[in-house]
Amino acid sequence: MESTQDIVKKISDAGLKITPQRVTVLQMLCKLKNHPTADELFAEVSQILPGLSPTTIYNTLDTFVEKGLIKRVKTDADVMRYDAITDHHHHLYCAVSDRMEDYFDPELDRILSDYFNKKQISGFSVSDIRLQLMGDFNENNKN
Amino acid sequence: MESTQDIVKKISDAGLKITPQRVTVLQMLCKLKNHPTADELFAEVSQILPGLSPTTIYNTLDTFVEKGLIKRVKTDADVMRYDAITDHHHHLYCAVSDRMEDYFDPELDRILSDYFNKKQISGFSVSDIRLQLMGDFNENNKN
DNA sequence: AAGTTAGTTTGTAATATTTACAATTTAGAA
DNA sequence: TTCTAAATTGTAAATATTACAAACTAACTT
Ligand SMILES: [Mn+2]
Ligand SMILES: [Mn+2]
Ligand SMILES: [Zn+2]
Ligand SMILES: [Zn+2]
Repeated sequence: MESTQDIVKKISDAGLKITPQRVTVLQMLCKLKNHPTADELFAEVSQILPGLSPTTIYNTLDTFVEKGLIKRVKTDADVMRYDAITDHHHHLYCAVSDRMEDYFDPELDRILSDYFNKKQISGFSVSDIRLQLMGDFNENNKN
Repeated sequence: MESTQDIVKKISDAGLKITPQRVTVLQMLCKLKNHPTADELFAEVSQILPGLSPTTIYNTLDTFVEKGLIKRVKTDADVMRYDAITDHHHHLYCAVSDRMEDYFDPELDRILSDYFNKKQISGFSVSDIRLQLMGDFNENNKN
């Protein structure tokens, strides 16, 4: 889906130098849909680039977040996770399995932005509305 | 607002022993509206109970979460925060100041639960809808 | 009221995650 | 090809949290 060309262009457009580490990290983050942690990314990218330093993972992710190429996401658990999808979206999250999936819903977004256009919150101006839908992935109902 | 009697009853009803540490932690968490971290709680509660161990803060908070007396909340920053309000509510959050405030809105909740009653998400059953309203507290507009 | 004990707290050490920093390497401009 | 700012690496430090065993205590029993 996301070609190496696109990846390279994204990094380049952000004014960053193209390095194997950066390309591979971003590529891996695009491929993994599970909102991985720095540690998970380190494990995956290490297989492609042996000798990779954990520091590079943290540096790279921070830089990408700073440049808006990726986003941080958090769950109820303790570790930071990362998301290659920067377009506005929400998350389905199961606290038991700590599994998190993307949820896109333009109709819902319309309803919410209409609502908050009418209803002003005193002392606070809303710039982004993020939903976390808590629940269960029906991993049983697999007949 | 929240009397010591109430605090004690809450802890007791959860099947836990009443200790000065637990009473003071829960009392402090009720008083502080800023969704404090374990560290902030340790600092505050230490003033009342000198000799308090950080471990006790972590133990106590974990126990309270387990028993449903308090909730964990997360921001985009790295540290876990805690919330004495267990009733359903949402959060206003400013990423710049890392400030987080409670937001109650039954009308919105109605709209959302109506929406998700109609619109089923395949493979996922929603049990709780949490909004994080990103934005700015208008800390300038103080004339 | 004293005795008993399971539950709680404490202190220390370990783990996990993340950051700081200086030396080395490298991408990409000149 | 040369040069340099930027990036990566390795190590050590900081931060946040957890594990664990000894000491203590709330509250039940007598
Ligand atoms: Mn941390
Ligand atoms: Mn941690
Ligand atoms: Zn996502
Ligand atoms: Zn809250």
